[in-house]
Amino acid sequence: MSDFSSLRIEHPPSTLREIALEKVRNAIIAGIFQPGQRLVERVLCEQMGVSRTVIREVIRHLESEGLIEVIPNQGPAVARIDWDTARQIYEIRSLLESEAAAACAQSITRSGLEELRMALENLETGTHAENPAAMLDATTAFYKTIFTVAGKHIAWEIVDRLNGRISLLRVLTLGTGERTRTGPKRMRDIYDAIAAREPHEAAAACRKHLREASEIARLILTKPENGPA
Amino acid sequence: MSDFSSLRIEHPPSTLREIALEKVRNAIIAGIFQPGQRLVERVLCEQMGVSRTVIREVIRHLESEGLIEVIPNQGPAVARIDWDTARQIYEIRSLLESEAAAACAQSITRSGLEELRMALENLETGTHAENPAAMLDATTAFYKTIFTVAGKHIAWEIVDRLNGRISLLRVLTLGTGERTRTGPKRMRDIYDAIAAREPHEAAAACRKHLREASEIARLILTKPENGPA
DNA sequence: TTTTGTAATATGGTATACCATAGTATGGTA
DNA sequence: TACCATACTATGGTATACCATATTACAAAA
Repeated sequence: MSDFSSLRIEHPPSTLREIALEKVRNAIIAGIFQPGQRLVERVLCEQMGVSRTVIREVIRHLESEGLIEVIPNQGPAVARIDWDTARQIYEIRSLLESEAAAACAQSITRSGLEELRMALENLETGTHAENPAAMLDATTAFYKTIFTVAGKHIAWEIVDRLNGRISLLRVLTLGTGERTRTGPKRMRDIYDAIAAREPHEAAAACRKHLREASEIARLILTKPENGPA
Repeated sequence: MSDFSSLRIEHPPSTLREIALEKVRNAIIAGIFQPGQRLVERVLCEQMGVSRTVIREVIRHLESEGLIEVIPNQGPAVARIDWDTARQIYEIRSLLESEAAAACAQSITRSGLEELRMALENLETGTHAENPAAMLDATTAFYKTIFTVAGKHIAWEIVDRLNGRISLLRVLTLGTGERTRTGPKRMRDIYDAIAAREPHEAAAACRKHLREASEIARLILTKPENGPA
């Protein structure tokens, strides 16, 4: 059998619904729509130039993702996040990411390692350029590569979704000076452990990274009663 | 401040959408709609007596949950599950459930233990009565209690959702004689370890339970090329 | 001035209508 | 008989219209 994989036609978001889904999700993750903010359907329709049918389906999807919460008798709003929730999310990520990093360290190939290195470089470039969007993309690509190499796409779906909810914190971190500076450093540690094919080291580096991130979130969420944001 | 919590009005599924969501989800989990089966919107509308608007929003929600997959240029269908996916799901559940059981064993109270014992009894009653629905409910209640006591509601949401996808296997297990008989036995092991406040034992019992369940799934999914169901 | 009742408005819930297209059937021609 | 073109049909994508209700604004009465 010949290899037709190169003929595969990508499936870019083609329907209005898929386009709108991406836009609204990105707007929430980027903090353009802030946690707690009401998302009035007709307003979104006008902003995006689509019908309520489309917007409502998008809302249902994001509700199921946990980025939107629907308040009974009131309607949809951007989800809020409190410390208890954030703590649990970091804990779950720590379990899944450390496991994936360990598996990745055992099975990574030369080309996978190259992919990982590129993501890391993009991250470091973005960090120097103070480009938050590029940093986010590079971080996502880095972890996605780890999970893909480890053959754990289900776990990646979960982590990716959890990351969306964690991003609801970002708008708060901008207000404070608490930005994490150590992130890229820790990710290089993870990379080095994987490159050295040291599963135990890789897992430990993941856990350390997330423990630090979690600590920063705790400071933000418990101090000035940012609580339910 | 007085305690008005007893005045709280429960929020039963009130909108047609919420009712339809429950019904369709249950129908998929119960195997009434089989994996791979097309879910034609207008047919569902007629069956449930609601409009397409409602059905489409339900489909979006269940799509995001992974119970429905939408085939481009064709439409929605009940999701199929293959061994690779099932394997990953069992692996993730093993991580999360063992962690929760350990935490539960450390912090459980007398009333929590009582709740757990009742779920276990319901499970054993349902097993003797050959009542699959009751067994499923009791199993869900058992694990939900464990996660709740451990203070891990986010992890519970994830496990609950993964269980929905695993239930896509059930329709296959009915065909074979491979039903698990050891399930209730293993859950009693978990209960005993928690009651004895032995975190390590509880986690080990969880892992053993899931390793067995995973093995049964492997036999079903890899043998007669039930593959993508 | 405060309170209460009523009218107006904002907003989500639901149904329906219309459109585009992929798949299918049908018929005609080589 | 085989193949191709055309018409038809099934089905998802999108927009719009209407309804019910919660909230708000306002006015009148105590």
